[in-house]
Amino acid sequence: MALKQENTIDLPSLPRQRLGEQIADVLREQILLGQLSPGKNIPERETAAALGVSRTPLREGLLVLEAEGLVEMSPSKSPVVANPSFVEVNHLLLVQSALEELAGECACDEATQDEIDEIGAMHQMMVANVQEPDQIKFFQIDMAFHEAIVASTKNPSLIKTHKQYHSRLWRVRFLSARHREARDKAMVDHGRIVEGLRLRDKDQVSSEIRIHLRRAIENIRIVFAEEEASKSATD
Amino acid sequence: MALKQENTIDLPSLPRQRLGEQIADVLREQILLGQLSPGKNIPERETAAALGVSRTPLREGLLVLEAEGLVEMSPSKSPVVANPSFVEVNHLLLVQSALEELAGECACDEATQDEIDEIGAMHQMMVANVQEPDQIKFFQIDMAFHEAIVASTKNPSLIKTHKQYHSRLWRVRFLSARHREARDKAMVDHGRIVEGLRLRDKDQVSSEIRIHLRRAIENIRIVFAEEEASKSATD
DNA sequence: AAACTGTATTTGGTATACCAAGCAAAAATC
DNA sequence: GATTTTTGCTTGGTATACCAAATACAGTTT
Repeated sequence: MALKQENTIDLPSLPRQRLGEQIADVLREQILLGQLSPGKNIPERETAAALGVSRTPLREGLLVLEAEGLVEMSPSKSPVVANPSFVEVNHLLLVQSALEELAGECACDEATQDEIDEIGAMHQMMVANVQEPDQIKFFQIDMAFHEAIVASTKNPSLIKTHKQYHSRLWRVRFLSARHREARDKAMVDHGRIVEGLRLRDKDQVSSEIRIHLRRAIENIRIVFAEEEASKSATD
Repeated sequence: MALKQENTIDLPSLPRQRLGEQIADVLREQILLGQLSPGKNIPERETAAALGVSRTPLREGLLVLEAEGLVEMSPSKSPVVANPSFVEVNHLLLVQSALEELAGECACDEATQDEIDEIGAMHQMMVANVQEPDQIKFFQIDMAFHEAIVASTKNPSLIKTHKQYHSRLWRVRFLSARHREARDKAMVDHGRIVEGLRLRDKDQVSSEIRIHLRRAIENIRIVFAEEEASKSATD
């Protein structure tokens, strides 16, 4: 495990991040990438050993992830990767939508022209990749698009809270992004959002973002329905 | 310190909450009540000894509060109670407003009639106490009013996130609630919000909440200006 | 054969001991 | 006398050792 970064000669004392934070980052990435699948146990001793750290900082990392809602901990039970139900995801997406609507409005005031151009460029890149079989790439740009809008508000609290919801929704949104139809509709939504940003029209941006995320809820409903169907098929 | 609860004979094994959580609750309350004032250091060893616990769970509690934004921790420095600037508070309130606007909309769908009546009763109680010299009581009902609206949505994520922003804004909102004029205006806003809830009119509720919280920002601007003035007067 | 109980193992929770880095104060040198 | 360096004390960060509770398995008893 390469958590302990080498101190280079040039930077004898680098601004050490807490080990627990680094661990949280590693585990978060593994969860988002699905290497740690929802419902899976994360035994403390075993995981700590695998990462080459002791239980204390591992625990700190797990607590961070618990606060983010990615991991659930209960007494005398191994921490477990969260596996939200549809209604939970629905709740999360409603909040996410409210956050992004606010972000869209603030962006109209706060975003620089460069930032808006950058967001527009992301949109163009997605359009170019909409029929790309490599879904991961498409999806990552999609997420970056939303993040960029939020980042342009320069509101640290909003950015942080949005990021947390982003993490919790990552997997399910990834699953729903596999549907071609959903991607096509998303492109239309994104186009309108970019247009609104260019015009710095708060109402348009915010209402289009709402439409976009409400649509995402419907896509996710389908994903859950499919999963349910395939589950009962194997019974 | 009474953190270790006595096991009664009737309840030999009660559902123990993590010690760190309890510590976070204690410290949070002390911070909100101002017993731990903003900017104050919270040395780990000393505080742990004062609470009669060891550093590990105290640290866990501090990490919770750090995640909530109530405490700031940096390497080789004592944790310190957060002391947000006006622009930070402004950022926080914008998010809080978006969350409560969403809550208002959802409440129109999800709140039971009883819950709306209860919220209306809180409002009446505030109106009755608006000229009460005991500001603490008035303020607590004010906070409970907003919490009740959010709670009626039955959206756990929304409730949790809102609560965190609530904590971070507690002190400054308490300070701004001291102004009589602000309280009068708040009563008018609240009345319209309750009216909207009774009609289950999403647009009215959400827009009135927005007006109410945007007004709060202005009140807080005044508080910061006064503080700044009194500070330069003592120079 | 089934059910219940007891024991052993595994889990997370907590305390403590150790380590490294930072800051401040004091002493020494220029 | 002022400045710089060194040392020690205080801080948080990490590892480890210990404890209590829960669970699973096995043995015994009905």
